[in-house]
Amino acid sequence: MKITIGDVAQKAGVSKTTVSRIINGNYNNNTEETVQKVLDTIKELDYRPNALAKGLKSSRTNVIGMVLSNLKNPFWANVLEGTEEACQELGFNLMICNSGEDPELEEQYIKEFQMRQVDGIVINPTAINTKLYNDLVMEEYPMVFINRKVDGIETHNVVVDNIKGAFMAVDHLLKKNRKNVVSIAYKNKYVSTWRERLEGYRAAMLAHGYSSSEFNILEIEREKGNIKGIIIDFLKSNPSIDGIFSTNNMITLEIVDAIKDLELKIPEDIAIVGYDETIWAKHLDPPLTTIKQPAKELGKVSAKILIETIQNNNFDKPQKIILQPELIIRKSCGATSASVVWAVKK
Amino acid sequence: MKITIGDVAQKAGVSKTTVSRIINGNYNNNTEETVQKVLDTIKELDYRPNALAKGLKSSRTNVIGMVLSNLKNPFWANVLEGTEEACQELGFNLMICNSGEDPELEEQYIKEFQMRQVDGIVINPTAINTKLYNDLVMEEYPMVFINRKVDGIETHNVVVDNIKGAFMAVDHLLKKNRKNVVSIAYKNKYVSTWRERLEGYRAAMLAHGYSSSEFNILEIEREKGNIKGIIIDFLKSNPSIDGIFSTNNMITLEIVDAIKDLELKIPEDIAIVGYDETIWAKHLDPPLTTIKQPAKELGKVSAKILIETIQNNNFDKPQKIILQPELIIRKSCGATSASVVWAVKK
DNA sequence: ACATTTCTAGAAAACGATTCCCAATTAGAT
DNA sequence: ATCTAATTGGGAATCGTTTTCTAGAAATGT
Repeated sequence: MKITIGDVAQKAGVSKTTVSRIINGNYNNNTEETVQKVLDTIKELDYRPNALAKGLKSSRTNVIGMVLSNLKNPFWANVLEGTEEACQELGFNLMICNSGEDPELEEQYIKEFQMRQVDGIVINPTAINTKLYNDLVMEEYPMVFINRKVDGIETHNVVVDNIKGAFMAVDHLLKKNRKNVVSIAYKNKYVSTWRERLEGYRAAMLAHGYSSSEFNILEIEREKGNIKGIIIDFLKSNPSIDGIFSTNNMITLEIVDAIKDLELKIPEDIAIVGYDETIWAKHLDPPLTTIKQPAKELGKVSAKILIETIQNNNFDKPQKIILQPELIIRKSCGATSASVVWAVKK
Repeated sequence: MKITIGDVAQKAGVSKTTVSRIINGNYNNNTEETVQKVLDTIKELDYRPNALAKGLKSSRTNVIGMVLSNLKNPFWANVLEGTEEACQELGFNLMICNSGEDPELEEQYIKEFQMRQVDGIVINPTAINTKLYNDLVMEEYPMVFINRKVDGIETHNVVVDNIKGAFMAVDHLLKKNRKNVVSIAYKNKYVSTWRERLEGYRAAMLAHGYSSSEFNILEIEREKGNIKGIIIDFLKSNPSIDGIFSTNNMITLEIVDAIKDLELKIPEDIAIVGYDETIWAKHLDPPLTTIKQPAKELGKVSAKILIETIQNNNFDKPQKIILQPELIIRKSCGATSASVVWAVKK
């Protein structure tokens, strides 16, 4: 049989009120003696409060929800890890779901979260459901958009500077004397990350004296299965390409394979910079130069901001946090290895 | 202001009872007309039931909890994806947490889940908290152990056949004429997966006529930072090694690097089979032969069994499900590529 | 026409906490 | 010794559902 607060009260010979107060740390209202008695009884009966009842009455659950779009991508696994860690530290629990970029599913999930009285939501938004987002802002539902911006929605937003990340990548390629740099990306006009990475590409090209007519961008539709094939075809018809900025870690692997299939050499024939520092980047052949995003921190910061909003109810100032990417230089752009540098110096 | 079932009842001119019945699909008890009226009112007011209240009263939440130990490992991200998918299909929501192999954290999380009246739990058990596990079995708390077995705990268990997986890996190496095969693993005596993979190694060795004195196993302690260094040292002092069975995908990457640092060639000098088919396995140089575990299915099946238990309350027969691993042959064991095979045939 | 059965739908009591408000006891002041 | 103020703890309402029990209406049988 489940033990309730009533059982504790009875056994300790006090009222439910008293027990409740003591559980919630309201010691100043009771004698030392009462507190001790109640605490002992709780331990004795191994009483555990029913979070549902508590939530129902207090309308706070200490649970946050997270809507992700692609669990499979290690980037998101890292983000999730950060969010989980923050929750743990701050005494919250985490519900997650996977929208798979489907706006309908996203909406359904968000509504489910709300029905469960989740205290707030971290969303990697599909960016399509603007009406839904606006409704949430209107009703002051604590919410953080993670990794993506959505125009016109005034809510907390934690992102990585994608323009800068892309700029660094392309700038690095151009400094390594590459003359024909292409940017390869998934096609998705709704999502700010893609837009910004292309913008960074353009900015870097312009900064190096290229004109916009010289921009070269390959956009791949996710649905089209054979990504490697598309890349091979592209490279065949653009034989002058000597540098690739890949905006997505899954695509990067296909690019590397495509280049090998064409029996070209990295970096001698084509240099590559990939987006996202993955577990495997430094183990590829050659090790991959990447733009590292602080994925775990992204998740952690988002959760912290959300929870702070929940606890302080401050909706006056939506926070816009921009984390900084980092260029990890490896051989895929022609970097010499550490030992060689040393030898040369010597 | 929040809309409750009472508001709907009032507006529709019926009682809360009626509304509740209709929400829960009890149409046969009401006239067509009443049903329609209530349904319309629900839509009109955009009424959304409070899951907390519902859960409190009915003591079913339609939420399951999942305790993972390492979100960062892509294997688990895939498992999680499967679990999430099953939840979605079956109308459940998912709470997750990350024990990080810490038994105390595991216990704390499981208790939190229970306080939240989660309907059941999927656990990747640290395997240390036997008392806790037993308590859960005793109180018939729906539970599934995933990926690991724990001796003496009578509960649902979904695993992959690790003995077989390891056997296939080592058998493959030996058939490729490797004479000195070592198994490299993390040291963890509590966890069935490690034990079984070593058992599979031994079985394969025995099957190929080796005696137990010829077994060669390198166990690495997770805490010791420099894994690559340990492997290099090991390979230096065991120069006859010509085949490696790596029981963990993170270690595999270090092994590959170690071998390259030693300027040895894969597979000519040392052949490798790795555990877990990761995104990057086929993109390594050379592409890696692996044992593929049906990770997503593992997660999915676990959730399904759990939810079925919840819905049917059948604790009589704990299910033991063993999924099958698969050998994915690539060049790291000396497999010729498909095209070469074709050329030779020709 | 009246008795009996079947439908339909409502009143009210849970579920297990929190919390407002009030009563009783004690302490302090005069 | 009496009155007021402060402390301590309890009664009961409440959160938003579900569900049992029951009553009235309608339908059926005689």
